[in-house]
Amino acid sequence: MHLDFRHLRTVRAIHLSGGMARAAEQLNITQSALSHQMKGLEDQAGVDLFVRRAKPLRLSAAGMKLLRAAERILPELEALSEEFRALRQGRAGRLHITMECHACYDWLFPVLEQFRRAWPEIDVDIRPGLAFDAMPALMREEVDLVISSDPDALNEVIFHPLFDYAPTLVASSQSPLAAKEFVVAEDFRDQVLITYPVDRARLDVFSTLLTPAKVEPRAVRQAELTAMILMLVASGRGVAVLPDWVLREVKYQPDYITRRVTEAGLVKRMYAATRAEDAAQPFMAHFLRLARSEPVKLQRG
Amino acid sequence: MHLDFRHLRTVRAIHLSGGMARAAEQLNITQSALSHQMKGLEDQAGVDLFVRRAKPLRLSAAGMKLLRAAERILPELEALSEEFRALRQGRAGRLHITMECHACYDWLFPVLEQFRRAWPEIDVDIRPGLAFDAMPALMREEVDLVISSDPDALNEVIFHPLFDYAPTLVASSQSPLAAKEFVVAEDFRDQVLITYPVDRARLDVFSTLLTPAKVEPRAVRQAELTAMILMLVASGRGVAVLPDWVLREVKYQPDYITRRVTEAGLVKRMYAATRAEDAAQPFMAHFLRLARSEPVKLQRG
DNA sequence: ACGTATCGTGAGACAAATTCATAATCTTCA
DNA sequence: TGAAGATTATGAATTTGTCTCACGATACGT
Repeated sequence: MHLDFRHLRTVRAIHLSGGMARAAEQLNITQSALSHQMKGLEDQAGVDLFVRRAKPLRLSAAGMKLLRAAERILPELEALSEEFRALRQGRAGRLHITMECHACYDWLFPVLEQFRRAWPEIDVDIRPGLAFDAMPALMREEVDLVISSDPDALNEVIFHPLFDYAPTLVASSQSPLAAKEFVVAEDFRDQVLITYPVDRARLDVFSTLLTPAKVEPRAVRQAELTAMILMLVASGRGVAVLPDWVLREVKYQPDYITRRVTEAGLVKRMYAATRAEDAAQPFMAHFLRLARSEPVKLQRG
Repeated sequence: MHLDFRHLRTVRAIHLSGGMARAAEQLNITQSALSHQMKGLEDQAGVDLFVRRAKPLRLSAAGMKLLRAAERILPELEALSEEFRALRQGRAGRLHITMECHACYDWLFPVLEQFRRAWPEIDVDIRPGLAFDAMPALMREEVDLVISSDPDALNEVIFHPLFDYAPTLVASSQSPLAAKEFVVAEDFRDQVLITYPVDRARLDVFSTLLTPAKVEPRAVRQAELTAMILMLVASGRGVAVLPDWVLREVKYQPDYITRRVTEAGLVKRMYAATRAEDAAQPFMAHFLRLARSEPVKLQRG
């Protein structure tokens, strides 16, 4: 059936204005056009849409069905139109985030909570499972923002610095490492190291410390959640190196000790990568502002 | 926005088939056409619907919104299409009924109950408030069937005879009329007559008996429901003349007496009027068949 | 890097929608 | 009832829009 939105609008207008001539005027079109239009549809559909016995024509039974359809469909269309308007104005948009950094959930959720209040029409989501190849996904617009601590000099992608953090050792207060002021790579050789279940290249301990020093821990054990890692650490099953912001509470608990890594202390910088074209979007700027300030508050405790 | 169902179909096809070329093939159209089509829509709407970085192009955020709209709208359209098909095949249709005869609800409801089971796609309804001018309403397709007992030799309208009935006097068994074998016009002169609240011309007692005989009852009192009329009659507040089918149960109750009107007994014929064009419709024929047989069963008790 | 698959673009062919002018109806009001 | 006014239908011409064809541009895979 060769139905068209135009037909729906026409039927609605005829119903509302009570007649074809009036409907034509309302739609800024000739009455003749409407006559042709509806005649064509009736021929196509093989049903009479109007009762033409009376002079201001009225909808027939079939016409009423068409009207009902129009009344369901046209609002959908107007809603879509409004959504597009919001998109054009930058009010609406999409912010799908993926992270190479596992511990970032800790500060990301509070940031997103604030963000949603300010930008209710932005479709916010965290996409798991893309961490292995986040940059291509960003380029393909599968995601819109990547949180990562190793910037890649990539074209068409901007790395926005967010904040600095210190990968910090956390161990049981019973651990022999408690005696040291700071730890170095060699200290891990006889330790069980607990990490997030991701590739070593994405873990600060390995990328900045153990791999360059060619040190292999006694064992590596993986846990999904930060809370779980800390529990394992507290019970002396191993040690972990975590960003300082997740250790803000742990610092003051007697079960744990925290020590900087290397004498100078490791310092890494967290980045948010976006496509260059998106960087100017107001909502994106707002998100970046929040992502710069909120984690720092966490670090300070 | 110059959106069209075609666009919705295209977007859906592109999503499902994963690419424009495949979608084109699926829609039996050139890939070029789709390219033009979507480009035109993007220009119109002012938003990017696709991510063209990758080669089999994918829907962008805005494109996804469009897809969601398509997934809501297109089924509506297909449903409408199916409704029209049913209409063409005569499976679906409308049977809006109006009655000049008030007591007809008694047999009409059972008839409609049977009818609905046989023709679930027919939009059945009883339209009250049109009784005063039922024939014009029929011609204007405001209703599709009129139940009436005085046929009008009208063009384009067919009066289908349904059944004969006898307008019958019902009175309290205490009434002096109980002594008579039948009643005549003069008997009403000192009676309170209880009728349905409609014009006298539509009441059998008046049209066939009292008005020709120029007899005016002592009083006329109106009641909406048959049950109410019978209650008033039982309590001796008046007498009524009702079709025989509503008196089937009353006949055997000791509170009431029923008497034929005039020595010969009044006999009237009930008709169903339809537009000539509708008379051939299968569902209409079925309704008429039911309306001929069911009331007779009621009359027999 | 090269071939292949996929998409974009412009011109022309074709189809469809709209307008204009006018005829055919129906309504209304005197 | 008859004439005036309103409403809808129709046909031809015009405008608008859509599709195809041919070709160029771009990304993907081996």
